[in-house]
Amino acid sequence: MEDQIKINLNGSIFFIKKGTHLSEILSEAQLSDKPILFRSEGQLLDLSYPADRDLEISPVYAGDPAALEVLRHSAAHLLAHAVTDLFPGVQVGIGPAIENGFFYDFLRDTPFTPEDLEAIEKRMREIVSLNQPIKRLVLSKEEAIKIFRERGQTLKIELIEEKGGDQVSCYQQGDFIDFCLGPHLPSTGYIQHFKLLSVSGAYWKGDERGPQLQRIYGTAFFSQKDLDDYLNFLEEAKKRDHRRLGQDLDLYGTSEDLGAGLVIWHPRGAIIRHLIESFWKEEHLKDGYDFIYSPHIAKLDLWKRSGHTEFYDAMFPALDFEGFKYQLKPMNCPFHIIAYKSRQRSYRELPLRWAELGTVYRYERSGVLHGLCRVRGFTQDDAHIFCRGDQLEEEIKRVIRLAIKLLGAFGFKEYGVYLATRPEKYVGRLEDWNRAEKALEEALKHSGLPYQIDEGEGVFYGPKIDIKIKDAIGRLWQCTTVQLDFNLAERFDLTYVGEDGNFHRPFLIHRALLGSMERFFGVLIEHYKGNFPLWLAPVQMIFLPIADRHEACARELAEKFRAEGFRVQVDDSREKVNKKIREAETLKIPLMAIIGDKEVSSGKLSLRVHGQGDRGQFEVVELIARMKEIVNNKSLEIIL
RNA sequence: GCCAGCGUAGCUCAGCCGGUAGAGCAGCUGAUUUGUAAUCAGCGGGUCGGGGGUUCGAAUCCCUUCGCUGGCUCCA
Repeated sequence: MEDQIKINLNGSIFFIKKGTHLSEILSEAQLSDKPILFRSEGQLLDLSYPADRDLEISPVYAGDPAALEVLRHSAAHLLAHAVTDLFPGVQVGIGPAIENGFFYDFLRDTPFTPEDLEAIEKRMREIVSLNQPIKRLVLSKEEAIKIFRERGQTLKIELIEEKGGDQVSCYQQGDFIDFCLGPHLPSTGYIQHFKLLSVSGAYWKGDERGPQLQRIYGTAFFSQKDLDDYLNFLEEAKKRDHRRLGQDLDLYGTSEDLGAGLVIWHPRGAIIRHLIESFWKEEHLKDGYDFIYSPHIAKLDLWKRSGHTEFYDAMFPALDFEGFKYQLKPMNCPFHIIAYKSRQRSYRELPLRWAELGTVYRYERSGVLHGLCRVRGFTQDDAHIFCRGDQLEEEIKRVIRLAIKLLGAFGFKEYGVYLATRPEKYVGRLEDWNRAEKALEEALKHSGLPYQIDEGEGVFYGPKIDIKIKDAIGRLWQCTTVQLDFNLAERFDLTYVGEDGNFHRPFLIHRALLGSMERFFGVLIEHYKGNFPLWLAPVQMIFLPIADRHEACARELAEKFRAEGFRVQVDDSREKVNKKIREAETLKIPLMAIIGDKEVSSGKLSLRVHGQGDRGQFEVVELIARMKEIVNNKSLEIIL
């Protein structure tokens, strides 16, 4: 019985011969459906996993989220299989499952074209229809290297030599073999619902000095419906694209004449920014902040002292005049620090909370620029908090509370929260790090938000909390960041006089809640799909006179609403009312008032609500009251 | 910065195996005075991103530069 392995499948015991596949038990096991994988001690195993020891296993079916990753990984192999079939001589790199699908990297002289992608996808489907078994092979390192040498796959050999132990696992389907940990689906026939999406460049092992590979992206699901849903999601995301809507709604613009990554806020976008900033300022004042204004340039020496010239690689080149070098600011911190140091500080005046909508300039590499999300000139909703150690936790709690309050007002209710702790290379005292990390974590616990700890992922100068917001279609966007900074406190020798009459080093918290006005605006556009809530809508209400004779009445009414503080317009173009409605709907103006004979004589309004159609007649006074309520509550919907 | 792709009227796009630019919308003018998503007609508008080259001739081919897009890398 020595070569018998005991398999415990959900309590049922089976004995199989050592080295045979786990799937051997399936013929005897009474399972309602055939599993695609097994799970043992949290690890997924192939059906063809050779029984090498006694195991407790449970079946894994298609609905399992972990199985989806395996499906995609197998789909990546399928892709590489098809590519090596169609393009002999291509070197394969790596091909993992990723968040929304999978990719595979290839080394090939000529780039893949869209037609190539179609052909590859076709070949993939052929391989699927062959339903080739996907076999796990355990080989000696030498054997494996020999196999890949015969196939001319030198990148694979490099990987095996780097990662493989004495024994390496490979997976084979048909005549395609890949070095891979697995696990994989039982056969290619399981990969039914997939699609190749795009090609792009990628560096071998992510090193930009290394060879440039071609990466093919695709996605795969267990059902056609899931695949369709995902493709629809991509379509929906495209419709919400802030670059598209920014153009259509005339919110902002860019121009070759300005340069890459520089944005002009057009009036319709600028009014939204103004409203956001006013709200932001109000809430900061309520939360005990003071405001700061600082210039856009400062002597280069300031940035030398702060360490930015040394550590920060996104600075614009310095300007040179009157015998000094000046630097366009990439950050606001040094200015706030200079203000702090303008006189001696006492423990009594801490904490100091200084906020600034500070515009900074960063020389981002041209390839990373993206709409409003990644630009070269942007305004951070910045603040620096100088506090004592005993105030740290309370201050961080306040910051998180304020962040959630602000973000919540825009309708963001779900967050991804991350605490990044001390990395290997760091500055500052260990005890300060520990104290700060504890304060950050305590504040998170207190907030009740679920969070995740990114061990060792903090910046060299301090631990931090990042908060990402989930938008209307479930995407996460980085906004809030709360960072301790031991570097600047040290470099600028920040002090306060304590109760004991001695100098002490204050803690410096650097934080931005919305992140930057530009990125946040981009996220908002996509979150709302351009349908800004009434309090933010550039034009809240438009009056649409039916004929010339109704224009005077429309103007008079518009004036009434304007006097009440609403942003209103009159469409006096010589168009039919249908056309005017269409225009207003296209511009996503929340409220439309149609003014014709009936309204002129009754003094009432015929109201149409964007996305809701005709809502009938309203008394002016009542409507104004209701609109004020909606604006004051920052309601996302217009419910009349 | 790197790989790939793109850049034609204000906008969306057609034209691109070389023969010297077109549509819809927008704009302007006129007619129409109209009740909940496009009234009709006419007109104007482009050094085809910029520069250079090949050619008798370039929007079309080549080089270069700027900008944009998808990624890599990085990040608010």
